[in-house]
Amino acid sequence: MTGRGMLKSANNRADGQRNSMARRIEQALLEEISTGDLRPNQRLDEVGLAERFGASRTPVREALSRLTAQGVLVQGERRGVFVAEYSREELSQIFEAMHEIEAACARIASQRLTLLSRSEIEAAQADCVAAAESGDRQQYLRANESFHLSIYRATGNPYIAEIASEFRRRTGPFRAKKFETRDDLLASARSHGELINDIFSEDSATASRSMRSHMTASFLETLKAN
Amino acid sequence: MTGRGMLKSANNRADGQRNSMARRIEQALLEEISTGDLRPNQRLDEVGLAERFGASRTPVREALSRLTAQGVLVQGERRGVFVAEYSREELSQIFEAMHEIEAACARIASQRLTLLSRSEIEAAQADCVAAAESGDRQQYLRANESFHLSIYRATGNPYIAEIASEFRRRTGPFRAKKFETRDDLLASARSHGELINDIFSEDSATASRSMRSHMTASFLETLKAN
DNA sequence: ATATTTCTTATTGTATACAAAATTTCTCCA
DNA sequence: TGGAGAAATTTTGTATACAATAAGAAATAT
Repeated sequence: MTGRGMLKSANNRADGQRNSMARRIEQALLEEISTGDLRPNQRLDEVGLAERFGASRTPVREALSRLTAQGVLVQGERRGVFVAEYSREELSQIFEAMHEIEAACARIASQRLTLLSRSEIEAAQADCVAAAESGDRQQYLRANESFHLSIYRATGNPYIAEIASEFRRRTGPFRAKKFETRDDLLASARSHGELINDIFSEDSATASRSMRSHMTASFLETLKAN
Repeated sequence: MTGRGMLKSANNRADGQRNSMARRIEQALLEEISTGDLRPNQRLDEVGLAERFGASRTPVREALSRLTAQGVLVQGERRGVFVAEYSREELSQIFEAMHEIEAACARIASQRLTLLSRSEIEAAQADCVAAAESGDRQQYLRANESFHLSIYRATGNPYIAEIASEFRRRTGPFRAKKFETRDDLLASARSHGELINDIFSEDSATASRSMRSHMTASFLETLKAN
């Protein structure tokens, strides 16, 4: 029997991925912002985006609204929605907050480490190394994202993981600037290696301290690049 | 994906409240949820809300979308948007995350303490004690909120303060249940006293540890009440 | 030339309409 | 009675239309 029921259950996406136009636009914009294609302070035109995505203003509006609620976009004091731009002072505060969240993630992850999360982190790191060695910036950005997400996921706590992810999305355009040369990528990948070591040591204090130093370094480089 | 949009209004720079219908609906719903008029797991009907607010579905939709992005509402796997409801397990995870954030806030606040923030915290605590002694539950809830916000503000970091605030909003309906008798209020106020002492000691490690123990106790009582 | 006012254009927010999908209700037959 | 299947109803997502308002341009007065 083909099973109408089977088809139905196959269509039941338990993963929560909505394929609506609004979500696709949201994801696309998020991607472009985090890669730096859309730059801070750039204005996002509703009708322009609608045309570009072959949709009407309605789903574009919903996407912009959600991204604004996430802090990736800001509603300009004049007219229009803009890619969030942060001053040095604001960046410093954001990184301070991020620093705390990431340290907490590292500590919790090191306490809860499972075989699965270990292997996910290692796999992501392998991708980072591969991308760094081939000097593929775009791919390194993706692998790097994946690497950090795998640590967040290893906490087993989706709430703190989500906070960490959002900070990462928010600072994406700024952090992206510090990856220019192949050496930048290699240095980052090497730094990941030490971090993994300390997280896998299962000494949570060491893991946390290591992440703090990783974040501090990342902040300094980000500041230099911005 | 659990909590969307934990980082929102930190970048709402000095904006006068937008008087748009969508914003008003958003605020009204947020208020009703935090006061418990709208209970967890309750479904929010777009057309019903539109009628109630004398508006069309469009602004209602935008409000629901934003609240969903903030994690106050969730998109049910079936149809419709619901007030977020958390299981014991989820509450535990949320409190774990909150615990980390609050500890970080306490530590940073104790490092940066200014005369102004000191006095704000003390004033809020005085209100708490007054409300507790008079056994006014509603007022204690407000004063308690104010007390914790004053600590967040004392960090000087609006980004981490916003995260902490949002967790507080999300858990509001659950935490509220543990304040029943006058003794509950007095006990909470007393606990605040110790916390203040440790934050004002300007030993950040002590402040952090004290907040952790405060949060742990709060969690235990919340679990008992839910 | 500059400042002020008016006209034009763009842009946002809201309303309404419509189509697709899914849930519910109804019907009919074993 | 029960269940498969069809019709009706809800509900969501998107498109389009329209009104209000702010930004920009043009025109006029000082």
